[in-house]
Amino acid sequence: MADSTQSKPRSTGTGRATTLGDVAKRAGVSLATASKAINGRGDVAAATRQRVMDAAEELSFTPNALARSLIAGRTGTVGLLTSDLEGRFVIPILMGAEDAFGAGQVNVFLCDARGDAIREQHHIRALLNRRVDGIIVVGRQTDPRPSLGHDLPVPVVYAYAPSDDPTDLSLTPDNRAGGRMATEHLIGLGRTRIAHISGDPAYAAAQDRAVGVREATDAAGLELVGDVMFSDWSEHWGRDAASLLLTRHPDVDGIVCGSDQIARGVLDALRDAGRTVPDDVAVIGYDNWEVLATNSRPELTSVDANMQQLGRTAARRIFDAIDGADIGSGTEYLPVRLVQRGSTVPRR
Amino acid sequence: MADSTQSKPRSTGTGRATTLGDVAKRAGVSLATASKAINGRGDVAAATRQRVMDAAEELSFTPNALARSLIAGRTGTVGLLTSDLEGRFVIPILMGAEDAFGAGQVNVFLCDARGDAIREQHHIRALLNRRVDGIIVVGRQTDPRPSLGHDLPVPVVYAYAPSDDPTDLSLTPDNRAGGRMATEHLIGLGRTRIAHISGDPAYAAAQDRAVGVREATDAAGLELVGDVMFSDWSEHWGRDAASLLLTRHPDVDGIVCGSDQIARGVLDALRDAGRTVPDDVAVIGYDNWEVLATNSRPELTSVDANMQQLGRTAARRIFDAIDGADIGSGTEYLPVRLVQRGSTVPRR
DNA sequence: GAAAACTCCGAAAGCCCTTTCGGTACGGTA
DNA sequence: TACCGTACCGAAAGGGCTTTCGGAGTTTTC
Repeated sequence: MADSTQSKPRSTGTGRATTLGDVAKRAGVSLATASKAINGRGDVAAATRQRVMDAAEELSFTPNALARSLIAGRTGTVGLLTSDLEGRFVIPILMGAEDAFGAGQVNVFLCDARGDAIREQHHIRALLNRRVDGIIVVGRQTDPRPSLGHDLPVPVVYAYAPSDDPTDLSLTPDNRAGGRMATEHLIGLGRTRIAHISGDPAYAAAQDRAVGVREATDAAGLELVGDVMFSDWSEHWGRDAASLLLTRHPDVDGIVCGSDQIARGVLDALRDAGRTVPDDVAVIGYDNWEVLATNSRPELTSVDANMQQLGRTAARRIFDAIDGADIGSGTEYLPVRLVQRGSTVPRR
Repeated sequence: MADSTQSKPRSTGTGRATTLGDVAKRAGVSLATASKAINGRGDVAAATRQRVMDAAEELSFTPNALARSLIAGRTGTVGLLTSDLEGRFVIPILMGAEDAFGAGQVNVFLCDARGDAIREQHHIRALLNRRVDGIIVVGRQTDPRPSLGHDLPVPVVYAYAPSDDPTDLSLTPDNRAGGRMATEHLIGLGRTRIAHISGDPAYAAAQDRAVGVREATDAAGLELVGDVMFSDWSEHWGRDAASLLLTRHPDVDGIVCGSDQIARGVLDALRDAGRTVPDDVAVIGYDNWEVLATNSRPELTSVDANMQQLGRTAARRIFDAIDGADIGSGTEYLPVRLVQRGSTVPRR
């Protein structure tokens, strides 16, 4: 309330922000002392420090992070470069990155390249201009994507979609373990006639999950019912595949699906065919996409890729790298977890 | 490749970034000239400019946006503060904001407050410290949310969820027009026995859409079939409501749903009851949530809230406000659009 | 009582850039 | 030849902050 010499228009509160200088003057100390007091550094008498803090409070001083970063050489920001239009993967990763250090410590520039290489280049430039401390690249599938190269001045981590350059660091969910885990879950429930319906076989995710499924059946001495059924990731395919499966192998009692969408289709087809889930046939999805998994009847057990954890790890790696640690290279497979719901229960 | 006097560890390419000074030296001009050359300002001979540009290129110089912003007093960044965990609304809004000015002109800090007021405060502080030019607040429903207040030094726009303070500027989709549009669409297809199944009646969105639906039926001289059915936004409710509806009013030939999730449930129930869509009963959803709308059988006609447009408008408003324009106040209702798919076709 | 050891504070340099304003060199005009 | 206008360039200030280093004042030590 003590601003008498206002000059700029204050339509949207755009009266020059209070600077550290204002605070120092009001507290009757020098700029240097004010800085030290506020940052708890250097030798400042307790009384003086308090005086500065009070002054800052009264003027509602907010330190200019730009000036600070300019000196420090780091900004406490990371760029999140994505093409995941749905935001299904990128939002949890963002939350993880925000959480990696306390709230408000790290801020994230989210850029959506929309699958366009030109736009991606634009965004990278902009991020570097803004001196982000690192970049996390998020793909929309777990297939390798082109590397950004090594001539960037900041550490880069590839999340979800690994880089096609093995000397980059990539963090990706362990699809193989996910397939295995899902299948073991069904086996643990006493199912023995297990089939696997998945999506587009051109996707690494589809192949990796299928490998996991086979590993589990092999380990249990079981034979997979029919071949793995690949086509695409849609509910439509889930329905068609399930119908086909029931015709050929009516004795199936467990279905591992490559995605929640497929699982939704499978549930539909099973109900149309008069089969009950989970008693007659147990069904398990993949991705744990809440809106799909919790709205089906019954609700869908699914494998969750722990994206938030992945984001946290990615952010940690970036700041470790800045602090001089070697960022590492190659693809790291992060653990997934199973979320049990109504579509799988022990055999009675 | 011409960096011989490196000192810092270069593990992650963290060799001191080249500054404008480096470029100037290499081009044999002063700092001032280099700056003017690169920014195309002031009087610089064409040859000199070229020399500077070449030097910048060779050193792969990236201007430090921090220093630039420090001088300019604006950063070209906006904060997007959300609690939309799904990212369903916030991602399109982000894309719109990015697009408002060319690619890479404006960057967006996305912060997820997760519905937590404390975290929200943290994020606001952090955004202000980073000197964002403005803040866009995105709610996850169209009910009014608490205002951030007017003591912020930057313009604020509320998107999707309006502010509860009428002196703030809020941009929200026109739910009433959406309800009307959906209903008019069905009427235009020759349907006359139209019902409306919606979600939680405590939501402004549910009430507003219902008003629109009634407006349309009234205007056409039709009576809505039964009362508007409110409960919650789930598929489960969609199924239950549709069953009930078919029992009470078997002659229904068009259903306007309050959300795509509800519509999915309705489609399910209709199929279970042996009714065909769209011939027998036409169904229309709301939100145009792709994964739901395009995977149903038949695919779902739905009302799209034009989030991207909303984001673009919000960003424009913020920068207009910075340029001295009055940001305005009150709630603006933005137009929605209808996306037609297989669940609605003209009566044969 | 003088020297030594602290404690606390401030002047000034510097982070990287933009912008103002004055200066130099050149060609043209009287 | 003296003068002026033009084209181009550079020195320096400044934006908000942190950090170093020395200085002033106070207390302890011998």
